Amino acid sequence: MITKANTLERIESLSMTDRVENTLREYLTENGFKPGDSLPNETEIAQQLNVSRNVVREALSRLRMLGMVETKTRRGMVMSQPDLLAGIEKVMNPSIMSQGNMKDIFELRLILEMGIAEFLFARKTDKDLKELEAIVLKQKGLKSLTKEDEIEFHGKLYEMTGNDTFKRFQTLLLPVFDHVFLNYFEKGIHTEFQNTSSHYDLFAILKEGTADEFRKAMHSHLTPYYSTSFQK
Amino acid sequence: MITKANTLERIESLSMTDRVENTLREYLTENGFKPGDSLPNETEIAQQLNVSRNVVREALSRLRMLGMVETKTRRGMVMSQPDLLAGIEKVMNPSIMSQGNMKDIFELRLILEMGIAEFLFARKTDKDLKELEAIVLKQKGLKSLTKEDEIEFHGKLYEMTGNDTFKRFQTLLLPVFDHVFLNYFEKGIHTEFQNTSSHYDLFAILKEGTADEFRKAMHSHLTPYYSTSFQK
DNA sequence: GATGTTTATTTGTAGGATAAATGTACTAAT
DNA sequence: ATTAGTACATTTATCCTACAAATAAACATC
Repeated sequence: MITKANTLERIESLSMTDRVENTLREYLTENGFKPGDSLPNETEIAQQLNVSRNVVREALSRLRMLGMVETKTRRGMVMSQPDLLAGIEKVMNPSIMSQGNMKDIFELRLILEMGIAEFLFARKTDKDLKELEAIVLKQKGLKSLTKEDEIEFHGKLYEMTGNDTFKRFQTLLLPVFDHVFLNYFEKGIHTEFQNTSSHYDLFAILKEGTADEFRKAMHSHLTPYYSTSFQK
Repeated sequence: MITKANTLERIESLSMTDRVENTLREYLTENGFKPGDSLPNETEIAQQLNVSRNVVREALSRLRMLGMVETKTRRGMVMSQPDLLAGIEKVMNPSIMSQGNMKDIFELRLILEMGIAEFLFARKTDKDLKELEAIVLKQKGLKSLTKEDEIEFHGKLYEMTGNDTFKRFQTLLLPVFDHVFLNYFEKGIHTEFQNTSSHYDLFAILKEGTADEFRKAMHSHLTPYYSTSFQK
């Protein structure tokens, strides 16, 4: 289909550093570099790519940040296992996030905690349940829950999935929830849904109920925070 | 409790670049920089931090990669909206991922697609359903589904959540699934669960059923790929 | 008023110099 | 022969200077 107004294509004007970064990542993956394998030294890379060592170092600096390479003086650089969440960790900051991203993150939590029900039931152990019980019993005696209490309970759930990336992901998302949580406190909204027995109920279901029940309970436990979440 | 073997505390030996990077990120967030605000120029930063301009540039290079700052010649640098997924995008490469990370990612997909049921039912529109119907009807006539077909169907679901970060996340995860999907094909395992009507069933439920039904159907649609997922 | 031209400023790139770290080879002592 | 000590070579880390490229802003020109 021919449109009347042809849009001009953006001209890619990547900096040298960008190009070297891409080249290096391709080079590493396409040549089957594995963690532990050592890379050519900086001057050699610079010469082969016909750029200054500065440019190479700026690109390498990025790869270091992502955990793709590690450098030791004299030993040179070695490939290493990239850290999946290192990059996202640095920008997961509510004070500079857009409203849109914030909303996306909130929805993500809702989706995740709804989605882990099956995992929890498939993987729960007596030890896990005991530890979780200790948490909810302690909280049952309290008048109201702090955000630390929330973190302790939900954190334990993430932990019980046995998925480390998951567990870490939660700690990344926390600052975002704190940020909004504080708003709720300021507005006094929390009082209407702060329910100290809610965590206990979730625990009880996890111990003797079904995944479906758990999901339902989790849904009503979380949705007050996200009252507008389901609207588009 | 005193342990017999005292562990030595890690000594922080961050490079100058690491420290400048952290300092800059703190500076930007704590001083309430918002997208569009302009930063001091490189030489000024270097002078104030008492480091060379090279170090500052290596740190800035990282922030540029994350989308936190943009630079224009002569105009200097301006804060910009960080890209949440830019960092993860570069390391989401199955050929250099650890088995553990791979497993985590697989489980993540399962959790996500189980968790989006509520969103889909809350946000589905007639337009969405029509488009999804076109996809599944097309696929119903096929003998078997390619990975492109899978992507088309599941991608549309992600799209229907109305969560852009989500949708992009899916495109990031795809290479990982491709990687393993190919293994299945090689082993001939796919034949036992390749079901061309499965997508249609999911669509039908989405159109007239309930979120619970949908989740159950999705569960049985996906678990064959992840037969070992629920074991710890 | 729209369009060239100059200028000043800031980033982009290059290249060299020195410091720091450390594996390796060599030497000396026991 | 093993160990301890020393010198050397290599590579990254940092710093410095210089120049190129781009461009916003001011000015000049038509």
